[in-house]
Amino acid sequence: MSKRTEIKSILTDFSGLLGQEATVMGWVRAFRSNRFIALNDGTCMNNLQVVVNFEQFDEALLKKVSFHACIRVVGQLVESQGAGQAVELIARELEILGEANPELYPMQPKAQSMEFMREHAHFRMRTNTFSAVFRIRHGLAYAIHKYFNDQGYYYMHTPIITGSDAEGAGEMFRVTALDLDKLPRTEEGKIDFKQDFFEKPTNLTVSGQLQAEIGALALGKVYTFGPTFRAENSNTSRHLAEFWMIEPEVAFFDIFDDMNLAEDFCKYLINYILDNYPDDLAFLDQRLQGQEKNLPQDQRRPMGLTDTLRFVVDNDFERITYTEAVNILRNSKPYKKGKFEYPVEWGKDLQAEHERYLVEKHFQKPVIVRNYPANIKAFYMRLNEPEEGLPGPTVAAMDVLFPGIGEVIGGSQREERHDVLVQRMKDMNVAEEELWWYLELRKFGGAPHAGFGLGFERMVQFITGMGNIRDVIAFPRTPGNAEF
RNA sequence: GCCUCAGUAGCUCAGUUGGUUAGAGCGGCGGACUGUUAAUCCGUAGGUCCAAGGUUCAAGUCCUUGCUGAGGCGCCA
Repeated sequence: MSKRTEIKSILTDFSGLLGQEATVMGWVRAFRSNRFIALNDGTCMNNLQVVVNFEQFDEALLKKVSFHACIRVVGQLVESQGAGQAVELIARELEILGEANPELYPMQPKAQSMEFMREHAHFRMRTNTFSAVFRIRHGLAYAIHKYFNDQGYYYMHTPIITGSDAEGAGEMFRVTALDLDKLPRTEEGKIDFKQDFFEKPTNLTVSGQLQAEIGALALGKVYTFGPTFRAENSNTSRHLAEFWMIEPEVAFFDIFDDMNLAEDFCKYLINYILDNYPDDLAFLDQRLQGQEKNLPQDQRRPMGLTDTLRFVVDNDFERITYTEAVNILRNSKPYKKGKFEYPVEWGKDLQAEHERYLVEKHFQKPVIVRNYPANIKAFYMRLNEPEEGLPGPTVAAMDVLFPGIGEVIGGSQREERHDVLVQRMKDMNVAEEELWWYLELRKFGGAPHAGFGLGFERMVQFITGMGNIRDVIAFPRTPGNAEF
């Protein structure tokens, strides 16, 4: 199996390889004219054309060169006579590494629905669309680490299993080693978690933020990048029960530093993909255009995928306060015509339709909304100084809203004042005794600090233009689905 | 959790006001083809119309329930 040449290296620079012999291995994308094999080995978007003189090969062997069969070819690299490619491989030796009986293999060389692909997640990565998505997903993960490392941040691993259920970000998955058929009971008849593995109830984490704050107040600048779990019964194209989240947390940052970081980070990530994955992006761009041809004009994207990404990195994100957002919405046409389903009222959270209006209609670019009413936000967000003319107190929270997918980042300056935090926890019924350590961070060497959470899959969704979040993670976990 | 829509060949879909033997394209299979780019051309097989009840002389088509999927909403990242 040695001496394999990767197709990417042949296609990117073949000048020194012409006339030489090469061994390639990959999966058949097409076998045309009993003569031309389009071979893809996953290293890049494009295929290598393998030319077969069929008289030289056994007919039974060539029969097995079917869609997505895996083959090994040895031959000579030459300039192509055809128009579609510059270089091609003239086969001298051909070996079937893995057959794919076309009578039984579910994938077909044609457009198949996203739903069908999802049910065949073990094969869908072999398609153009999904291989492009997952190459970009990798690139994005790498860019995240590169960005933070280059800026002096430390990567921190926060626990997956958490003993606190006070993180306040949603329903949690219980983790237990107890025998569910024979649950031990206390005298009062409740489940006796003293007999469980950790001797207390535990769950899968919904956020690493609270622990990341520990890191920020010691190492200064930290970030987490790991899986998170929400047991919400969410059935939408932008929610998963298991997803990956990036959470930077920085000491001495206020809400404005936090927004600057969020904007710079988003732009860096998008630029990285524009610079390093042009072929994959171009394919996804074309794919989207093909899809939108059948849509009525008003449902199409205003720009192609690549143009959208360039537009986002070339323009400043709009920054407004929650109060300004409410005013804009109340003066908007859809509001005056009664088109909004939900009320726009200071103190009520902005709904998806409101965010969409701000991002897609009013500003037509990413928007950062800050200073939300305190009563609709989490306990750890820093209480702002009272403002003249506002109906209630606000917190230093910010959301970054992107076109199409809505909230991609949610963050805040954290409440560093011990007494204020204790009062907020009391008001919002957060158990102080469980978060004793979180409170002690404010008692001993506390500091102003801020951070945010970025939904990894939502960013992949935005950059690849995929409509459903289940198609940017290899094995999506959603209500009623944990196959693969 | 709520609302809406859908489920017909391997895949993507059509199927009229309920009416004889359920169709197409692609894919498969058989054949032709030495410069193809989702190759092309000829031929061919392939159906528990999601499931269970019901209405009717007659149900793919109408009704009820269930299952599965999608879109939207809520929750959020």
